Amino acid sequence: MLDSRYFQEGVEELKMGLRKRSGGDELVAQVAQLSQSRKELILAADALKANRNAVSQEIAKLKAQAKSNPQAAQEADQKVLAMRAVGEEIKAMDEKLRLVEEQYQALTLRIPNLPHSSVPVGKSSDENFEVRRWGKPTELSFDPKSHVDLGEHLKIIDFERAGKMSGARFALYRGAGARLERALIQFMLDLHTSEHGYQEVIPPFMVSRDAMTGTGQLPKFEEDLFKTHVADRELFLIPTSEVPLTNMYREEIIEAGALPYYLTAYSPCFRSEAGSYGKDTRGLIRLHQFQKVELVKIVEPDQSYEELEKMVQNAEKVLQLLELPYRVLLLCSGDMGFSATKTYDLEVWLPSQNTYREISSCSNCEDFQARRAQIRYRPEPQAKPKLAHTLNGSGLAVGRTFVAILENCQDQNGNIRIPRVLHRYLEGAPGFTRRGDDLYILAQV
RNA sequence: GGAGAGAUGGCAGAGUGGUCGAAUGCAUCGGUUUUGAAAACCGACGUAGGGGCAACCUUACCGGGGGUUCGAAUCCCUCUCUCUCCGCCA
Repeated sequence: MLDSRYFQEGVEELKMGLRKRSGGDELVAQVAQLSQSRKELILAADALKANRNAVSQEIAKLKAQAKSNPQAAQEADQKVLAMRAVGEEIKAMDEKLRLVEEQYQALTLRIPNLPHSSVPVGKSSDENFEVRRWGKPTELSFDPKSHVDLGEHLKIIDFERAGKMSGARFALYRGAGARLERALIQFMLDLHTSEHGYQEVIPPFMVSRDAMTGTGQLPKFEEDLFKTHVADRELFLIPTSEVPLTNMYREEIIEAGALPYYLTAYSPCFRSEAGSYGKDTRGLIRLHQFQKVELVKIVEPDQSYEELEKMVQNAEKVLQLLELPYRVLLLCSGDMGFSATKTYDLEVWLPSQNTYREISSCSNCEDFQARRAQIRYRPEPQAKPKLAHTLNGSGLAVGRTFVAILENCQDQNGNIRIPRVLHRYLEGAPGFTRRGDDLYILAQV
């Protein structure tokens, strides 16, 4: 949610900003008008209420005198009658106001964040800006296999059985595959907690509508989420642990000097992938459930862009240690997510696709989520609370990292060399190979 | 799953229909006093919306929502959460 001043004096500025994304002049005009009628209604209703409050006091006094003064009793009765009419008027006015506020809320919650001035203006991913590359695209002397072929060959991923119980877009990791996924999770969490200063969290994986609204997934993107009812209670499966991590501090005032907060969590992530039919239908790239290690920062406003750069570096470090080639993109205005003012994507090299694919997305949301979720801090001990800035980033998407390792570290026999940093999480095993018909083991490559 | 109790300002804790936005204590901040500190004393001390250049005025808020009433922290309905006891359970 944006500062309400945009809907009063900042209408032109707001339109300019939103045009960099996908437009929204009409929406802005509507909101500006609602903002105006809202003010007018408040003014009128408040005047009526002030009058009622004053007269009610008089009635109280008159009633106190009524025993000894019959005239006072009569006067009180008259005033009660008059106020009954005023009460009706107030009720009608409040109802009008309620409708206006409802619409106003509904619309403002659907307005995305404004791009930062450093963000290139563009319509689609074609206009993203490549900031840097690390490593060289892996060159293999043979025709690289896809992770799907490798995974099935090694019997470490089983799409068929996953489909049997859950349908398309689900995966089942087994044996060394499950072990590698777990090793990656642990490696990432260890790195971010011991080297980068993040606090590890295990959050709920289901959250309320309010929490989803706080980080901006709702109300606009409900169709992208899985919703459940537990004991008649509405809950959403998290599409990323950004949601619970950021909402940890909703409706809180963080004491002076406590920021910044760095949080990290591993979680499964659930996405309906509505509208993505036909894209990445095979493999681990696009699933209804995937694993991710998330990074979230809650910081003071003047720090947030600096903190974004650091967060990107924290995510990059994972790829560097895994020796996976990648590039960093600065997303253009049209390709950014709803809540972000600025986003960097990390893309890892995938030999079978001969291209870079997204493996992390790091965004500054400035005070957009903080305003929705009311996350505030005190700049100084006695000072008035201010909205904090929130950032989030993947550190990294675990399934896609798994894919990148299989594809970049394969040999011509379909064996996988395990990056050095993971050895300690895999009992020292340097690689995967297949032995026998139904087995997979950790072994020498 | 069953039975019961509760939710009031940063905290503790009064208040059961009318000058209650809310006593009192603690904490916090300013001041007086003191060589300094403590103590004592005096004063200040919520949030949000609207109006106004401003002083200031006004509205709303006693877990959330709804209702009764001229008037609700107080009465009624409902939801959520917390606690205690019993049962079940990883």
